[in-house]
This record gives sequence, structure tokens and C-alpha cells, in this order.
Amino acid sequence: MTSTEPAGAGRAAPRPTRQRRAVARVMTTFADFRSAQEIHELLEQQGDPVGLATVYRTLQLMADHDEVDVLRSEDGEAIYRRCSDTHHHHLVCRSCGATVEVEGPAVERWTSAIAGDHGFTDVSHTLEIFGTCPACRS
Amino acid sequence: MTSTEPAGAGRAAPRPTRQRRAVARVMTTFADFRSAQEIHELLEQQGDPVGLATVYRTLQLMADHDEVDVLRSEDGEAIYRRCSDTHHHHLVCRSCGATVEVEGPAVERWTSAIAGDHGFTDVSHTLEIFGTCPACRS
DNA sequence: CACTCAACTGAGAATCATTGTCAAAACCGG
DNA sequence: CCGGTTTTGACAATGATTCTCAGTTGAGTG
Ligand SMILES: [Zn+2]
Ligand SMILES: [Zn+2]
Ligand SMILES: [Zn+2]
Ligand SMILES: [Zn+2]
Repeated sequence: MTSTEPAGAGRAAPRPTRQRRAVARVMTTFADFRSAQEIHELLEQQGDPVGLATVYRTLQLMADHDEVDVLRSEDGEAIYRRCSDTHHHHLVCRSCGATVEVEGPAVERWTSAIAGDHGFTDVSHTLEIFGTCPACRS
Repeated sequence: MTSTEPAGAGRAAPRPTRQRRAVARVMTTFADFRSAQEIHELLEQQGDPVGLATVYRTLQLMADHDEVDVLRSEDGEAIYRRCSDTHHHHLVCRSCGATVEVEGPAVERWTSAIAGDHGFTDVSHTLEIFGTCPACRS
């Protein structure tokens, strides 16, 4: 047993590979939600290609670490976006995809209260608001 | 043009076929969310088989008419459930899938207000609350 | 530096939900 | 019963995501 891990339960720290850095970097270059496929293409165009499977794996990893928000577009495709580290929700333009991060203590309180009323514990929630943004109101 | 429709814009009324009735009926037999595939199997077991494609088509139709709620399971699969005809949200048990319909004028107001503040129109929203129900709190 | 080994990668195959196709069947009003 | 329309269902096609697995890479070691 030549392990160098601290004695406890050992989850190996992920390696900072070129591919992972590349994905992390492109995620900082746009502000709206993009699909894994689009991110894969972006990387290719930027001359820093990463295999599609790796893009998927990396995005999942980042999502697990709360480094990106994941949500499902209306047709079920998973889409990703970098996000601030505080809990928040999104106001998304149905037409152009523009996104605004919003927060509201009131909603947070309401969801906890409702769940509590019904005896639910370990409560979490998802909330997305869709609409047409001013720019698209041609 | 031999149409018998009233002169205006004509969207033909859907026919109440055996298949559509069968789907509508089976939707009343359970209270939680089920995938189209599961619903298709249920129908088969109940000796009232409906083609998978038709199940999908019918569920979409019912969703368009707000006769069923649609939401996406975590892996992107569309799942369906009969629901009351008023706008509401769901409190879902992560462990056993038990569902409670909840409403809250406060949230409705909040989402409209937020969207309005940012100049968004045609606003809609999705909100799901997840937790562990009392029964599963073994 | 050369070595070792698990973590990591990527090309392509495999999955799997969902949608498209289209000829045959069911309906409906007349 | 007739003609036109809608609906159905078996099957193919699509498309995102996951799996496979052999080859690569990186970090720690002596
Ligand atoms: Zn817009
Ligand atoms: Zn929240
Ligand atoms: Zn439960
Ligand atoms: Zn609402």
C-alpha cells in the first residue's frame, strides 16, 4: 500500500489536464447556456480540440462541483453555463437565449416553508423563468 | 374548399378514438409521474394496447391542452402526470416519487415582477421542489 | 532522469428516448 | 354505402448521451 492519500476515504483529486483547462476556459467566454455539442465545436474552432466524450465528462464533473449550472432546454437537451457561486435562478429569453441571474429571498423562504408544511426534508428546488427580452420585442 | 368548419381559422377538433380514450383513462390510474414508455406498457398490460408513437402523440396533445403536466426527469426523459386545471407546482419526494401539488400566489407574483423589471414579456416559469417525504424518513 | 501505474483521453460503437414515414384502418357527414 | 380526412402503428431515422477499451499522460519514486 504505497498510497500517498491521507488515511481517510480517498477520492483522488481530479487532474488539471489540458482538456479540462480548455473546457474551463471556454466556459468563461460566453454568458448564456450552451449545449455540450456547441462547447465541443467552440473548442475546435479555438484550436484547442477536446474529444466529445471528454467534454461531456468534464461538464458533468464541473456540475458536480457546482462550477457550472445545468438545465434542460425545452426539448430535453442538457445545457451548461458558468455561474456565480451563490444560489440563484435564471430569467431566460425564449428567443435569443439571453440570460439574467436573479435572486429572491422570498421564493427561497416560500419553498422551504411549503416543503416543511408537508414534512419534507433535504429540500432543494429548481426554478426557471422564460420570456421574451426587450431586444427581441422587435 | 368543401370544408364544413366554421368560416374562421379552422383547427379541426381531435377525434375521441379508442386510443385517445385509453391513454386518458390510464392517466387517471396513477398519481405520480410516468414516462411515455411506462404508460405504453401499462396500456398493454391492461389489454388495451396503443402504439408507442400514438402514445407520444396523444400525450403531447394532452399537454398542449393542459390536461397533463410534463416535466423532465433528471436524465432528460419526459414524464407525465394528470393534473388539476389550475396553475400549480410540484413537491416531489426524491426517494419514492410521491408528489404533492402546491400553489402560491406569492411566487407567481414574484416571477412576474422579476421578469417585468427586466422588460421581459410573455413570461412563463417552471418550479419544482424536491425533498425527502415523511414516509421515507425511516 | 527513467520507471510505474492509475487517471485520463478519444474514436467509434452502443443506447435509448423521441420523431418521422407512409400505407392501411377508422371515422364522419351526407 | 361513399369520399375525404384523420388517425394509427410498424419500422426506420435521428440525435444526444454513454460506454468501451486500447493508447496516452502525469505525478510520484528512487
Ligand atoms: Zn431575446
Ligand atoms: Zn432558489
Ligand atoms: Zn418518499
Ligand atoms: Zn407558478
